[in-house]
Amino acid sequence: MRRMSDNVTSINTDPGGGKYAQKKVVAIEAAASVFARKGFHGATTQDIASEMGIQQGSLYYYFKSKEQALQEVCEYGFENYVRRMEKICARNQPFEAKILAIITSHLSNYRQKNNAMKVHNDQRLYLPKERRQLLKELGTHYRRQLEQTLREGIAQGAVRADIDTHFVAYSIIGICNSWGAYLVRDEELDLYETIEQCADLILRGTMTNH
Amino acid sequence: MRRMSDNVTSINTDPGGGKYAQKKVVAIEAAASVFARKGFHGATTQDIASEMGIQQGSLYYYFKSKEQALQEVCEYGFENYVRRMEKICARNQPFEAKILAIITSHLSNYRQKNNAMKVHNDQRLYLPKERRQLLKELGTHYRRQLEQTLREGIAQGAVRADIDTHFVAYSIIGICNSWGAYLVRDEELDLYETIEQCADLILRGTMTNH
DNA sequence: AAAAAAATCTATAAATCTATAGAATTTTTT
DNA sequence: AAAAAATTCTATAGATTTATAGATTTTTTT
Repeated sequence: MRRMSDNVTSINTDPGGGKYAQKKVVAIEAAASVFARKGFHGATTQDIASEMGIQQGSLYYYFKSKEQALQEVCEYGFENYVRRMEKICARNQPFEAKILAIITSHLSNYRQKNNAMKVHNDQRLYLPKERRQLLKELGTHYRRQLEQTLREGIAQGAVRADIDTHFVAYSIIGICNSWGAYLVRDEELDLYETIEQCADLILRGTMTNH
Repeated sequence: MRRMSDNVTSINTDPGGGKYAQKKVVAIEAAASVFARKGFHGATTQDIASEMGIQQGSLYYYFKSKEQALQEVCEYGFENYVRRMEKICARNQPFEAKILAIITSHLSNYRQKNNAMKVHNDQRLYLPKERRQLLKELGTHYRRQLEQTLREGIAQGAVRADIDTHFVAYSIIGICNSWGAYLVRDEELDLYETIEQCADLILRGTMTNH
């Protein structure tokens, strides 16, 4: 009768390994798949339950509400991505290598957790603000690290000193997200070629040098 | 009893000027505003009707269905944009000027028809394929023209001969769309500064020249 | 093997939403 | 001013959807 998801007072917190935690991940991924395909409002709890092979009512054993399912999908998709950024930025590497690593991380994350990432990008604004706090913090943190990397690049002399780091950071995120969406939509698209092309454009632009 | 929207056999085709056509535009813009805010599935016909100041049932005088409303919003948002591209590409100008014009057109269109453009980008995939045909053609046409512009740039010696025009075209569209979304979300954001920054990144990249 | 806990199922209340029909009102035409 | 056409309104059928309650089955613990 009591559910594992009412974990507030529970002694068995069931981290990672437990059966509940395992199937919860299945639930999140099912929700991610359906939300990615149909959008938050277009998806029904029936769709998600079917994807998991359970009955509609049973889904509420894993999520308190459809909205909470969206929140958890978004956080699931985004956390890993931000954690990888941390690691890359901590490394002591020249600018060019870092940017390449950042783009690689960003785009390969789409291939791995494609649905949840896509849902985070396309659907998170349907969450009420309260539910978006963590996501917002993570996003800001991510962008700040990218800006810092650009500033380091300028200090190293690798990056033009006249760029607006804030703007360029947003642009890099924008390019990666738009290619990420293509990577999700088109399985054929080669990940590594996409990475190279993105990096090349961001680093060198389109014009010939004089 | 018969409606102007059943125009198939009607003699009065009511182009542009007529009262029906005028209020139809109001209806499309109301739908665009609501779809942009709540998403296609999250929006109700009641929301759209309220936005226009009419009753929910009356909305069906202007749209056969909610889905058709989405289709018309998308086409409304996209057509102007493609038409401007035509003109820019027809001009005889150096590459750099054309790219600047393309970016300007793309981004300023967001500021003018912001909601409909946003809906086209975010919601059009919720339309069944049949309803997306025109949009797809327009989109392909747009991208082809951008690719052609890039090829001309290479021929002129302004653009690096080793870029992948197809890829770069997609990237430019991606950057513009992601900045377009910001322009819609944040009224404060300066249009012309955004244009310059976009163009600078696309043309010159981030790295110092050697 | 009995008891307890966890997981799933069934059934349904309550709310919401699209689309239609036909009446009522306003505008235009004759 | 009467008739016709256009526009809007009201009311509602019918379908769908979320979330809950309590029963049932499966798994784990004692």
